Amino acid sequence: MPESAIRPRKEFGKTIAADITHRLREEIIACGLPPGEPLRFDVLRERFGASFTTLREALTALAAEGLVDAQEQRGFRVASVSRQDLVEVTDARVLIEVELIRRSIARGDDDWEIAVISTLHRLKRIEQRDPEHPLRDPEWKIAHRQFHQALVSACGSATLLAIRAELFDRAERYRHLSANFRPRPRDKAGEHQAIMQAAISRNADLAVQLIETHIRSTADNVATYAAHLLDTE
Amino acid sequence: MPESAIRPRKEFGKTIAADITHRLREEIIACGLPPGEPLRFDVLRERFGASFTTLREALTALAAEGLVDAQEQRGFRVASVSRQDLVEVTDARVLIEVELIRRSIARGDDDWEIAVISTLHRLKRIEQRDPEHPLRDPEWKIAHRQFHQALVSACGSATLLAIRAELFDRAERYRHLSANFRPRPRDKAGEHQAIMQAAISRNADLAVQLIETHIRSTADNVATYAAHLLDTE
DNA sequence: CAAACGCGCATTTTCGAAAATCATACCGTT
DNA sequence: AACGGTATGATTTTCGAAAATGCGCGTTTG
Repeated sequence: MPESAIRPRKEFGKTIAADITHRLREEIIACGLPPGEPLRFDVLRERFGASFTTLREALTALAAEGLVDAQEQRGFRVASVSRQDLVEVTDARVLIEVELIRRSIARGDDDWEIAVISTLHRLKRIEQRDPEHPLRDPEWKIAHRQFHQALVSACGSATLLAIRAELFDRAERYRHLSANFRPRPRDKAGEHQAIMQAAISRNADLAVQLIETHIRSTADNVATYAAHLLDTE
Repeated sequence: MPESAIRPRKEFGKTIAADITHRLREEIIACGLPPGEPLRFDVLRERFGASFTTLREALTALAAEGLVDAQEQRGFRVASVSRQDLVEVTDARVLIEVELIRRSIARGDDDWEIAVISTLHRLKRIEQRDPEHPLRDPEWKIAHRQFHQALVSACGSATLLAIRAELFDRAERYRHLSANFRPRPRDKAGEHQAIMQAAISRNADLAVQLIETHIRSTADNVATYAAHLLDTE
């Protein structure tokens, strides 16, 4: 197997451009590239080992997702953050996620229930293993994302799922923004458990109410602990 | 003025890539490039007069908007159409547009009212001038888009407006798809007038109901008259 | 005869150099 | 000293050639 020996440069997707898009997205969400940071081609070229054009393609895709700002003839920069944007993302998430939860509860079959239960189980196991600073654990982030994805996966609309995924990414960036200043993570395990139970027992109204609270309280937390980062823009 | 003499290649935006993106988008929406059509670089290169890389950037952006399908290592093609996709786009539009109309009615000021009234006025004048086949008239298309844009423009969320714009484009492509087979356009002028009046008089429930009917009946029309194009995919 | 392999062509994808554009500092004039 | 214009350097944007990849066809093999 020569691939593993030669150390392939592409780890996600088949094309280098798709791989770079993925890696850049992760870095921006994790605030490794902070909001407002200029994305100069020289720097990116060195860091990601790709050419101008390939990087340009990746940045264009991320600009369409709202994670990068494209200023024509003056390059790209990481999308800036603001209280207004946080409110918009939060409201849009509530609007869409509430609808998708209702549809999934109405349409979900056995496989859906299994997916919800098993992704929550994995999330809880990871939380037990290392209960502090979950956002710094890549495995927790993936498991957390997959649980919320599973909840809405039976909605039947790929279109709305794609929109939801974009908004989830933008919200996760705000969570990372405040993670370094938040004294202790609040008890999300209980919230996730309650959401799962409401969904599985097909109690749509309760599930919707719990999800909305979950999203809004997380956003409130960000607004509180990242206040100094949101007002100076 | 040398620019007008030399005939500038960029007509929209400052960069060639943004210009090509805009022109490609228009052609795809108008079905000048039919659904499923492979987008080979040789052909596009000749038609748009740009290089591989610039075209690639434009196609990547349109793929993020859902108007182009990117198949890694196997090129791009115009996004295919289907009954399922039409239903998804329609449902998503209703969900979002209804919310934005409510917010605009709640928040709209004098400028908003003026924008709604004046864009409708222009739309009606264009319809009087040439009452048949409105979709073939570029001016009607622009005026129609601007009226619907004005209705929701006071919602206060750039995030949701961007999502709405993407869905509007995807829906407009379906309208073009059926335009050639629809015997006669139904009376949209009356619907637009009623929506305007409900919005201006701040009757949110009525406006929401009219908008939903407007969107769904248009989609039903497409599903009927473009049925042969939707089932053979 | 069917299936699998390898070769060659068509097409996409990537690259770095060259052109275009923007930002800044410098200079001369008022 | 303030202002306008211009040269210069830094950066982005565009280009076409070169490399990589997929696809179809013909050949071989079981």
